[in-house]
Amino acid sequence: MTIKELAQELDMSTTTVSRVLTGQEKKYRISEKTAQRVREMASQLDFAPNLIARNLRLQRTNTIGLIIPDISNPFFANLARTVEEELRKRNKMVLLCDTKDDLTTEKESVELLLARKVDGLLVAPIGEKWEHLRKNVNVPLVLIDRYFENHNFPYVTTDNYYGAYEATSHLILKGHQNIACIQGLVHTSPNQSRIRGFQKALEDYGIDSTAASILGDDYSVENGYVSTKTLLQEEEIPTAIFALNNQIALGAMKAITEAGLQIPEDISLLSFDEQYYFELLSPPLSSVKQPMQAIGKTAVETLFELLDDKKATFHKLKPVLIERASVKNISKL
Amino acid sequence: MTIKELAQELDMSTTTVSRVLTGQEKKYRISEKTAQRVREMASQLDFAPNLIARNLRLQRTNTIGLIIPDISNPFFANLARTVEEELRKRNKMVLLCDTKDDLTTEKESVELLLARKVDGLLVAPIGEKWEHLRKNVNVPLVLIDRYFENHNFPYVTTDNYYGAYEATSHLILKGHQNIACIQGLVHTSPNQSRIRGFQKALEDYGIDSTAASILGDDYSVENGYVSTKTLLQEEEIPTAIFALNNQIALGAMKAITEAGLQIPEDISLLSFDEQYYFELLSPPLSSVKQPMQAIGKTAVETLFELLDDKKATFHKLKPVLIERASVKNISKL
DNA sequence: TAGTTTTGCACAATCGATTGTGCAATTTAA
DNA sequence: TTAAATTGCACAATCGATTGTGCAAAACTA
Repeated sequence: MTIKELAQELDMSTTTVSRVLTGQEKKYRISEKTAQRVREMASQLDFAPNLIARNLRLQRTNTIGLIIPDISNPFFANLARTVEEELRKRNKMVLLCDTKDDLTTEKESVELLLARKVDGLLVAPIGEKWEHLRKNVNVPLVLIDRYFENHNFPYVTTDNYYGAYEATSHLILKGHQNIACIQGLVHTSPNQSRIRGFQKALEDYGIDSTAASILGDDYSVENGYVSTKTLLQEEEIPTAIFALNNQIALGAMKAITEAGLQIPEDISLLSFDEQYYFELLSPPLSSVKQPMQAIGKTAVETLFELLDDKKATFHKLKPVLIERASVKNISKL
Repeated sequence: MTIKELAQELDMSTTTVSRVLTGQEKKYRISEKTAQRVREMASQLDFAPNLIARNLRLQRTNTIGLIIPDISNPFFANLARTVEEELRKRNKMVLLCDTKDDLTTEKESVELLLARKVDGLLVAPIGEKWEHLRKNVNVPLVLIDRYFENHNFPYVTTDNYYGAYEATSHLILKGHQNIACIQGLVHTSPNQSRIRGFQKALEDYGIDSTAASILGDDYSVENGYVSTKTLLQEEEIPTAIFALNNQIALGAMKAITEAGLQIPEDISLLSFDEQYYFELLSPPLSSVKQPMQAIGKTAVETLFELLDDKKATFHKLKPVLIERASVKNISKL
């Protein structure tokens, strides 16, 4: 059923039908009687305009591309949900791309989405390169979670520096001096900020930050597991581990448990990136909670500001430390 | 940059350019020399055809609509990931709709996706109604996870009956007679099949299935929590709880812990729907593991069979029981 | 009544690709 | 050398909407 057929059925021009159905009958002086007839027939015949044709004509698709590294990571799944919800409110849809933290896939995704003429892009980039996010990208783009230090892409992210600083301070105040940090993808901005926050806290409390072991290389459970195994084989085992995301924390937990050690009696564990089941783990896991909903919502809002030709904005949202039972107080006081 | 401009640059017709770029130069006898020139210029100018225009002309969008109830549920997040990956291999993209288990949103999503002329639909429906999945739906559709007993939509799902039967048998063999079951959305097929499997197992072992308490009404953590609270207030507390999905299980766990009870000493807990962190919970949670990857992959394969005009197929994939430490053996033997 | 304004709607171009068909130019066959 | 076959490419229609503009008919004004 096309608008043409509908018009024939009504014995009028497609022009008139189109104008009524797009709510422009006033503007083009279509009589109320005619408008009525059109609307009735349209709903009677279940007419829905072909959006492909409309998109071509209007040079606008009401579609946003969402590029994330891993939808099976609950952090991004939650983000995707909020984004979808916010966009739905604004009559836009989401084209989803999961890059698996692979740069080639990310580049390819950008190209595919642009060829499909999305109205805008929301990207949680791998982080190594940014050129492909600029070149030929003629639509608004907002970075989520990760951004680039030296390039002014608008972004929405957690204040990772702050979060890591708070988390590390917390550990230190509980008496920990030998703290290991297991990181995620090294070149991503959240990782770098968290590392800086970690180191700064150590320094501020007079601990030699260069001596602290920082290991690991991606955001996987596997990495948390392997890195922790390594740590546990060192001569001097750290008294606390700071895991830079939820999956690393789980891997760490598994390794510690397998080694027959107890958290927090033998070793403390603190995670960046809260999950709702953390309170049910053994022991309940302390963590830094990112404002996930706010990130998604703000990202969409920021994108819409750009779509409305407003100025780019930049957002670092504060995370919150949630104390549970995985950090032991070993201070001598 | 349009194909027309590219053609002007090359001083030839758009026809020729189009034919070369779509790999039809042989078919239309374009000389290799010309083809070369076209390809070079195209890559030099970073030309990418406008897919909206192509889609309109070809009546095909290489886009699949994925409708799921809750992307923040890791079950569906994992599913989404597999689906995206499989579709990417086949040069298709995913338009994502999260219905929040709301029927109106589901109906709306179907309409929006159809208006966008998706080539096919993958749907995990709410389950109450199915008419909107048939009416005006002129593209292949495959149901995932949930299906309709009395309507022959092709589907891919876990063998929920089998899984629940096995799980319940497991509990019974461990000596449990008073087993409570906390269900999800009552009218969804997985829920119904699981309930049937649960009841059949009870009967087969000579336990009065009508006496077993079945409570709860959706797949949320909240429901697991509230329902368990209710259970724990009964005169005779069940010796085991069978939670029909991962979120319900977490809620149950929380309620049990809060009540000061121990799993499995005071009460056993078994979950349908495995998650990778279950082994790290306190205690490690036994569960029925659904073949999530296989479901996603099979769903995409099934959809492509339909796209190739092959016959609809129906799949029930076997789940596996994973024994951990949340079920106590209380048999008197 | 004639001229002007307003009302109500349709014609045809346009968005950017793809493709059936036709027509020169070149090559081959006779 | 001429006719037939082949090669190489372009014209113009098409997909299904939206929209600037134009033109009758109706309503109003003088």
